[in-house]
Amino acid sequence: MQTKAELTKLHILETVAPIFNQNGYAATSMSDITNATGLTKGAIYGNFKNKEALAISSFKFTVKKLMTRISNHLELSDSPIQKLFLITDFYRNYYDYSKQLGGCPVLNIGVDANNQNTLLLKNVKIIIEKIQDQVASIIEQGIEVGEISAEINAMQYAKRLDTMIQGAVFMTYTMDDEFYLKDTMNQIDQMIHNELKA
Amino acid sequence: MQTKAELTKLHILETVAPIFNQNGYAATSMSDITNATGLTKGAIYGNFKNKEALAISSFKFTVKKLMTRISNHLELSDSPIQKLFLITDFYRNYYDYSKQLGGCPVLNIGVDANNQNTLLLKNVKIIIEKIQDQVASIIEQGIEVGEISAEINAMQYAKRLDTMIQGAVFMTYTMDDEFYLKDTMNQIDQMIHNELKA
DNA sequence: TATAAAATATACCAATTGGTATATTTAAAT
DNA sequence: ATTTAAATATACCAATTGGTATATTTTATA
Repeated sequence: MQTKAELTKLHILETVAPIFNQNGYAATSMSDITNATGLTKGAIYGNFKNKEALAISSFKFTVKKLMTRISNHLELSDSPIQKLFLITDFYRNYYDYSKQLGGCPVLNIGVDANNQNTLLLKNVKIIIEKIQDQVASIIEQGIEVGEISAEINAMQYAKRLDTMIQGAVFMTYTMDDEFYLKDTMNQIDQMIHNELKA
Repeated sequence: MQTKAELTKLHILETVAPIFNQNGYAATSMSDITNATGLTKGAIYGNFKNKEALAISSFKFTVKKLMTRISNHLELSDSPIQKLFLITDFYRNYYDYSKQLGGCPVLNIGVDANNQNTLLLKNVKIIIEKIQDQVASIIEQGIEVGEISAEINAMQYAKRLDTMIQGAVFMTYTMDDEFYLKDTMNQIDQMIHNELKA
């Protein structure tokens, strides 16, 4: 069973992570945090060294949730090329889902932390690399299995897909219009059909 | 000739715009502003109603500079399809150029203002629409002149290009790696050749 | 050059910032 | 049930926040 402190830590992260994600680091104050959690500074600073450490834990907490959800979704098929279609399938509904998280953590914290918080930015970079490695790995498996053309540079293609997805997420949020996500996913599906398929 | 006040206003915007762009609204304090400009609060508040008004003026100032530069670059050719290639040409060097502006204003302020500053966000939306209208207009002219296939939906395609560009800008900044911008521009050039050309 | 007006500087405000030392409460182990 | 340790609350800190009223300086006009 979890100790009381562990439950408190979880409660803090569950409450605070979306706030940091939505507002950004500087725009989130410690009183925002105590108000939202219903806890006092004693409880917060007892569980986290300082504001920055809490922000980093919050980012990791949100990303873990997100990555788990994607991973589960990708298990719906064993075929590499079908897994790629499952990725676009996932992001077609990403606007509604990520709103619960306070927005896309990679986009929000990536922009927010740039030239502001080195440690936080470092964590974003690591996550982006991890995501791209996973997509590249799927493509490589597709090549091995013969589903995907051997001409394809897996890592380059993974970066391309990631770039397009992040662009679509940014546009959908900024314009408050799901067209961008939907259309970009259609575009990627076409790319998979026309460029990737063996 | 410009009055002293107009010069001061210009000096404030020139100095402050990149700071707001780089740090974001909340992370930029009035003392950051007075320190950077060498002016006092009296001068700042005498020229701008409040912090928000200054942030909005700063955004507009940066965007105007950026848009003028793009427009000038596009005048290097009269051919619509060549103008599209000039757009990718421009963004190939966008990392170095936009750093002088404190980053990409559309990306930075778009993310920063989301769910934070309604007025600022509204201004970002207007600029994005303006950019897309201009690209769509170029494509339409290409169709009229017979350079671009009449099958193309100009507005949809303009949005696609914009989405890809913004994604590449985000990735290049977050990963501090120009590969994303360069590769995306190559990809767009290929699209122009393969999908757009009549 | 004197005067009016515009522009800028100074001094101040209450409220809030992130953080800490200590007091109190709560939970775990004997 | 008592003790001990862990967790949380309270009260406080100096520094900074955005903003304002007023004083001073600078500019333009006559």
